[in-house]
Amino acid sequence: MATIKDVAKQAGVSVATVSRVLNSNGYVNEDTKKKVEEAIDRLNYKPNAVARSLYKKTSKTIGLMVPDIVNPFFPELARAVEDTAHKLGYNVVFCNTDENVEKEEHYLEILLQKYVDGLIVASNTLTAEKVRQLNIPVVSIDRKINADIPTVVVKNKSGARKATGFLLEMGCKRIAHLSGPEHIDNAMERRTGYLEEVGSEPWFDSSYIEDGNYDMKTAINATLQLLGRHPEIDGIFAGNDVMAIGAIKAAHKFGKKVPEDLAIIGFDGISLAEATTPELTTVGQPIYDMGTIVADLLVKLIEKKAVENTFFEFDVELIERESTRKV
Amino acid sequence: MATIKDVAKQAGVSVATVSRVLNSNGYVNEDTKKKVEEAIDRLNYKPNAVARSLYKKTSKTIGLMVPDIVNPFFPELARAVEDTAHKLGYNVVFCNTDENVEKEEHYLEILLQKYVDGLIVASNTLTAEKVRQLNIPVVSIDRKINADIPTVVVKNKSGARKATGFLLEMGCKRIAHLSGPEHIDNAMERRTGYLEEVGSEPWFDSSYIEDGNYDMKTAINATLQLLGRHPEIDGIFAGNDVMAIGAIKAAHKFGKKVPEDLAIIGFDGISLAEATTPELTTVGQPIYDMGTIVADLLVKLIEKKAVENTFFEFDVELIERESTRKV
DNA sequence: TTGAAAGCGATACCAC
DNA sequence: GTGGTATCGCTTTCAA
Repeated sequence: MATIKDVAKQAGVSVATVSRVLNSNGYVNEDTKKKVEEAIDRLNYKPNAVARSLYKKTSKTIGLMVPDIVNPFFPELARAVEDTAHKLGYNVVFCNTDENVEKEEHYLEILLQKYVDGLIVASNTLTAEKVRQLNIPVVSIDRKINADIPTVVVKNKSGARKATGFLLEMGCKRIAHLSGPEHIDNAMERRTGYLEEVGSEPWFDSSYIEDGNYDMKTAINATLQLLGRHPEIDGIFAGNDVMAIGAIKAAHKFGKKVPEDLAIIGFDGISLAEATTPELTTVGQPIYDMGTIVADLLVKLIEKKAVENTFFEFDVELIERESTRKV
Repeated sequence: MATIKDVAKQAGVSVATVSRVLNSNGYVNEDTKKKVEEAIDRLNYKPNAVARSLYKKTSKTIGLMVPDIVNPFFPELARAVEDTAHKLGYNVVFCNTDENVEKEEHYLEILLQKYVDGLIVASNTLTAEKVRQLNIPVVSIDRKINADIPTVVVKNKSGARKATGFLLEMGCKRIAHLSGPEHIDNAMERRTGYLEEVGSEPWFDSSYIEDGNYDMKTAINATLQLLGRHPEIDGIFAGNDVMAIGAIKAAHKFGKKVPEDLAIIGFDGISLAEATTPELTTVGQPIYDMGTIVADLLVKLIEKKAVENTFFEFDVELIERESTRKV
């Protein structure tokens, strides 16, 4: 590969001049500029990004840390992040943390050593203190870490109220909730939304809530428990779509028809939700838009551009499909 | 951040010595080693990976280029790749090419400038010639580019025969095929497998094949076409799971019960296939294993370690679930 | 408007 | 065993 020296030699100028035309900064005569550009073409010269990084202490790459890219929420997010990063001239290296602190810290260390310019994280193990120590911009997605850290989330509580309220409208009399893990803030917000909607109904008690761990297998069992305990349940609000799909499966096993006997609503709006039968009614997050916004925000922070806002709380939208019925 | 110079000063030695203990190569006295290590701890020194890259011309990062991470086949693959890369000390930067040549070439250029050590690609636009010019190891996944390029794929043809043969065993008399795009080799192999199984049946003609473009929406329409043309169809082999899910939906629309009236089988074994009702019978690829193998292979190639094999053709496995029935 | 030279932070060769 | 220093390829003062 040709280097800047080769180009300089070809063009009969110094490397400084080549650098100037490369970065179009500083004065350079039109003719010499032309000469340099010809040399660049002739040699098919591409500047070495690593050398550049070393000097500038930036790498034009950002890190994306998610618990698990296989979790259907994240591919779409990752896609949006990568799309806009690419558009803005950044590459993205992605990391699966499995919500494991050691793994996360290991990644952080490596990424810092590589001069990544910023980080997008979906994590509940990361603390504000650690983020500060990184000394690079960090944006949190899907979860709130701390008020000091720029964040992109959705209105989980009001979304949960929408979901539960919709079930009520549909005529459901006993609505159960499949909850996400207690250590994930958005799960707790969704649970709170559910409680605000039905927590003071005369029939309600906490045995209408079961932990489904945001995952399908657990949700199947949890739903079976729920249905065994309370056969009168006629509506389930699941804290995410994956659990809602589990609930549909469990309902079938249990001999309940969805939506006739049991209405089910999810949360997230992942594309999986359209693959089920019946198709899942859900509270949809604008996942792609959120990915676009985080990436945009992060790059602005990196490039020290003005940002009008460092906290984005997106509205969610009820998407009515087949798993809930009008009575 | 502390540099190697700071450490040298702290320890009262030269940077050369620090470098030696860092890389544990060359002779270094036990005591001075201890001194250096103490200095490293005290300063919380982490070597600068960029500087190292510049000198060594490698970056300990690999590129992963896929058409679209949102396509449910790829997250699991990406996960496997990232897992094993990480285990082996590499980061992975991921790129979505949308099967677009310009985008692909743009990525290649950038990645080269950043000294990525190797590439894993799922592409049908990349040519052997271009790969050669890159001058870094490249491994092809899911698609065959060229015999010279290390490749990890599955036995598409025999998998397709398994699928079609299974439908025959189940008692299907008229089996249609939803095919993937013509420019994707694995799609053509799967079609060939189907043809070998039923192409010479007296009833067969090419109107039993419809292009579903590996995508759900197209597959729904294609299935509707198929069913309209040939109401006698009682089995469908879809070239991938996403299309099979589309076929299930179309069947419902058309008023056919799956599997009673119509058996449907897919290909891939993505986790989506377990979310449907009925759950999808499919020909499963060992996606995670394939990802592990490609990453392993690529790293071996990068590190110029001996590889016994540069072509892996995995067996596929028929996973019988609910969308096909025993008559 | 251009060039020489000092970094950026490591590695590795060559002396001693 | 250890240190001095050229080198990796680029950017950016500082002079001319």
